[in-house]
Amino acid sequence: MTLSEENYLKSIYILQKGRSTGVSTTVLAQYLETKPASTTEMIKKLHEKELVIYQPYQGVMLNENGEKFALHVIRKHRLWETFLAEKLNFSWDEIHDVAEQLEHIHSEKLVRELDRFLGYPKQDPHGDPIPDAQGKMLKMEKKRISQLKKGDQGKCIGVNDTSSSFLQFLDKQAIKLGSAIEILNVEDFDQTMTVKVDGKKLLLSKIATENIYIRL
Amino acid sequence: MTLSEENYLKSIYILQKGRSTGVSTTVLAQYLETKPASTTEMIKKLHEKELVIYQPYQGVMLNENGEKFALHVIRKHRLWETFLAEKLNFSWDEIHDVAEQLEHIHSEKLVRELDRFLGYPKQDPHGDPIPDAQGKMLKMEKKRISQLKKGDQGKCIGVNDTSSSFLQFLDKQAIKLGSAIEILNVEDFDQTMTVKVDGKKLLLSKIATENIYIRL
DNA sequence: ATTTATATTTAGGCAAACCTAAAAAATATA
DNA sequence: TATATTTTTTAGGTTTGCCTAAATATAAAT
Repeated sequence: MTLSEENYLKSIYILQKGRSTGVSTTVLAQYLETKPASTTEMIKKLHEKELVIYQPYQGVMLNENGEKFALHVIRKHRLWETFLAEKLNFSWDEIHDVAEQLEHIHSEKLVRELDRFLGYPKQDPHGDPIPDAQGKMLKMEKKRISQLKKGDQGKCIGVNDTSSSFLQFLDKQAIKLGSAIEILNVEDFDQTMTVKVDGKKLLLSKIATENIYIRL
Repeated sequence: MTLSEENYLKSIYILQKGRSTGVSTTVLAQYLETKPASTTEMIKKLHEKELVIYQPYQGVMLNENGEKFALHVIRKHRLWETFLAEKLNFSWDEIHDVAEQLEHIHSEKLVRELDRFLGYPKQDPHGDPIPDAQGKMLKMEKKRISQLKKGDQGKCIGVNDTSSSFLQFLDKQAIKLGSAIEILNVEDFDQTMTVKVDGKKLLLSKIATENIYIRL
């Protein structure tokens, strides 16, 4: 399994999550920052290796086998993220690029021992669940801040957008995993919310509140 | 800097160590398990990038710039080796393959933080010195067991051969970093040595004694 | 000093993963 | 339904790093 193949499988998994329909060539190409023509090529290769379900013009889906590989890559990615955040003082926005490289290291022992070393964590620093060696993971009861109403309270358990600009914004606002959240007010006009985060009052735009996950 | 370029620079550094002459194409090719033709190609590329000194048929040497990069890769390799051995329970022979992959991860922050996390180690689990961020490292007073004579005593501080068969052999004999070594006898005929290792009497062949480093 | 052997380089190809441009299929619109 | 637009695929190229086979340079042996 090459680095590129792993990236395609992982991306298909992420883009497909929740949807019943296949992932389109163009969407996949955009996500991977390549061109549709390159994507078609790789999809055909993955199809020949029996890792995806594919019919020309119909998009692509992982089959059972492909999902197994995708989940393994995601497991490694999230374990490394945890390592970087907990042991190496990486901030939310610095984690991603490095984990993107580390997820492609091949060694079963490494993954097993890293998991043990970290104390078998169930979720990564973004609040996403970490698949176990069998690919099983918790699904979490989570809501976006934007779904809450005045007076609701909860804990920050993750983010949706993982772009570095958003993660830097969160760092700047001192919003982090575990932060206590309380909704003080929702502006009718533009859904801007006034929120208490670890005791500090903040104003969050709609786009921000849609990208932060909370457990009540 | 590509993964291949990094591997060539590192290998030239290691093969050149101690020698004043350049490293020959064939030797480099063997070390990297490629063909001489491929090696010539890469040497030319590194020469164009001004990382090595090269004239056709005269072998290759690192210039100052190339050495800087080589030492950086070696620094990363040895820090990761230390991490694998100390934190993840890797045995001597399991370390190498994984460190070989990890050394190519690109992130200055990662290296810096890993170094701190490990407590700024000065040598790796094989007893080799770890270059600092400036490429400086301790050089150690070390001798091969084969250079010692009856009655000499010392501590095991490293190995020369890092092939997995040799490292497995050492694990089996319970010879490890820090083991107390005492020479009990040297056989005139074939230089086979009787050695006390941490109190246990062992027989070591010439080829074994040549590949274990000792500090008196 | 030739010849022979070995080491190195050159020439021409191959696979992976990308690209652009053009063709074909699917979808949307008039 | 016919046409226009968008999406997807195909065709043909590029780069990196590898290969084999052949040519050339260097070193060793007679």
